[in-house]
Amino acid sequence: MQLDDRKAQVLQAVIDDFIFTAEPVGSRTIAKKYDLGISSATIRNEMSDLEEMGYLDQLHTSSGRIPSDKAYRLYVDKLMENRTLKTHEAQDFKGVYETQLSQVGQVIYHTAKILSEITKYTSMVIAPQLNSTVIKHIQLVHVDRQLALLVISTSSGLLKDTLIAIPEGIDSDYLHRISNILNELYSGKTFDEIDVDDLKEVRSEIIRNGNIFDALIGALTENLTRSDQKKVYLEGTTKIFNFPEYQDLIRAKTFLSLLEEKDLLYAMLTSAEADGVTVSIGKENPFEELRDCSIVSATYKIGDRVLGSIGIIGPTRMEYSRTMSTMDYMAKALSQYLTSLYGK
Amino acid sequence: MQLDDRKAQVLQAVIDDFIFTAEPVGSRTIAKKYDLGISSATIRNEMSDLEEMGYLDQLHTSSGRIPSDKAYRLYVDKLMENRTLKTHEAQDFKGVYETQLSQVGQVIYHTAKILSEITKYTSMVIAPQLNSTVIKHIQLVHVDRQLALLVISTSSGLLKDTLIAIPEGIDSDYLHRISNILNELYSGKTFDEIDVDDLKEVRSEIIRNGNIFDALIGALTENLTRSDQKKVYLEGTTKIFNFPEYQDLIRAKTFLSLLEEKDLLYAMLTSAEADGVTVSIGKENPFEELRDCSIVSATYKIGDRVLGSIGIIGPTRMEYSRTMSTMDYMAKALSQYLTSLYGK
DNA sequence: TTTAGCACTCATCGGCTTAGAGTGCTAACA
DNA sequence: TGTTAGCACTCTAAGCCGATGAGTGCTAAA
Repeated sequence: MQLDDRKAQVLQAVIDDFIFTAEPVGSRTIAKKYDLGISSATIRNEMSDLEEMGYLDQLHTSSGRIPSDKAYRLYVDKLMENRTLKTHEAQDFKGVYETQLSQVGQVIYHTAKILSEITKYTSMVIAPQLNSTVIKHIQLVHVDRQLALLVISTSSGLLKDTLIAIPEGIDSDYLHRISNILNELYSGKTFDEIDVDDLKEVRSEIIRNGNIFDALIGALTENLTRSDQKKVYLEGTTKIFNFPEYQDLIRAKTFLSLLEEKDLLYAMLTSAEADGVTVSIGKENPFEELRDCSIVSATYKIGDRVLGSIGIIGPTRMEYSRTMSTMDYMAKALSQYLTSLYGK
Repeated sequence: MQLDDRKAQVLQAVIDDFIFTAEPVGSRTIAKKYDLGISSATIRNEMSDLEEMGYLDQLHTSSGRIPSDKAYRLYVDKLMENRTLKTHEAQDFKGVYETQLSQVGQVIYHTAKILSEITKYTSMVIAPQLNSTVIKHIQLVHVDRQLALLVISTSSGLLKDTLIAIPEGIDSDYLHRISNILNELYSGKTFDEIDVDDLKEVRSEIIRNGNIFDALIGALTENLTRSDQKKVYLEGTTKIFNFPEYQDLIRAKTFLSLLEEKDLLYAMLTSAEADGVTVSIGKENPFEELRDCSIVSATYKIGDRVLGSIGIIGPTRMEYSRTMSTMDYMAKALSQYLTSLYGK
């Protein structure tokens, strides 16, 4: 069977209505609300065909129909009107990054907050990933008699630092020498390329004065595998209670438990490396647990290097058009802001 | 009326049973399960008295009774057996801080996680508060041509740093001079005592080379009012679904929305400045929103200075004894660990 | 003072009925 | 041949009812 023009119109009407009402849609509703110029009986026939084609599902014989994941996919790719932000919305976004936020963490947190407020869905944001970022300079700074700060600056302008314990009696000159060794070994490489074992080869040069070596190895390893890098900033987790399809304790609980699986969310957000806005609908999702959710995500950059992702998660019955245009705008705004702060 | 020995026994039985079953407790249940040597009819009379005294509530005429907040308070203060950790539990805790965690954030996160797992309630932890900590040393470090790191080290051993933008062409000597000025002004003071305006008075000495002044003011102000300081680490938020009294969508939603009010939780955790374990039961709570929850919290220290709090939040029907002993243990373990890391 | 006995209350649960939304099919119509 | 009106049929949701049982308060006897 072919999806002719009229079928597409009916399908779009069903999807639009279902997104709006969250109730299974009947033929009479379509006939009344949408001016397609055909009777409910004809629509009934078309809907029966659409069901056969896999675009619509029926919960039970005497209920209306709801769109399948396949229908939403068609909707997102072809049917829906590609909305751009309305002027008053664009206005709202204007001031998003006007408050001074100098720490990366703050920018990320703020972004998550705003994103959730605007979209009305649960937002997820990950901080810039440094894995493929080039190390520009490494520096060991004396802070206290027994403490030094290991500072790694990167080409994207972002900085990473770790406090390390050092044996008493180490002077700045000595730290400087170690810094030079570290720079020779690692600067110009990316975080992913760092091999801690390289350090072991020059061990003798470093060990002169106690066990600073172990502290260094520790600090470096930690900077590479640091778990807070994998952190996902979530906001608006309780937004889910606003949706009728989650007015069910078990579903709500399942969803919220899902959000506690940070590894999964992280994997989800980093999987879509493509530029621009990505949509993953229901069963399209790589993870079983997310099969009745949709995820809209986008990457952000500093300069022209993709460094992280932002996204929202909600029911498959999602306002795709509005959400996607918002996501696009936010990702660009964030990129621009981060670049202005850190980009060269 | 007087709360004699037998009434207290009956009350304790009712509370113990209700904490265990979450069902209103009837006189027959008490007579059968607890060996008080009196019949259900006598218990019935005692329970009627206890209700009159405000220790028990009845949902409707023909239901059993449930303990009031007043009853829980009596229970916590007098009735319950003051449990110490059982040997196998103490064993479980032994390894809590054995994995290497060098960043404060990591320690806090890990603590929240563990606390929630052990208690089965939602845990809340706040990072060390530096407000009343004495600044030991301030240092400006060149990181890049246009970037410097402002590092503030404190007497508790904790460190705070912020990246600031500097005009090109500033040399290390100059940064060193500014560092000296900052130290003269601020070292020995607490964060709370810092007055950014002091900096303005020595403005002319600093302004030699462009606008590093503004960046400094900004960075200092931010370090003082930094919102991520006020951050509350939450773990196990979905634990609430395990309790029968929250098998109700509206209550669950209310609870979870409450957890999103970080300011409230923060205020709650910092309000109990007393040393040791604090319990706040239902309406005792300073905040209206928390009136059907109980909060068990404790402070932790570095050295002998109180720096932050840990706590859990759950239904008033809480296993007070177990939770309080766990909280006591964890607060001490955390203090000990942080002191070993940062304390002098 | 305690306790056995009993009448009374009230929430909960299963079964039953009804209303209504929606379908599929048939037959008439353009 | 495609479209539409009409109608019988299906199935859920909501409301009503009575039975059940847990629990109480009261009374009278021990």
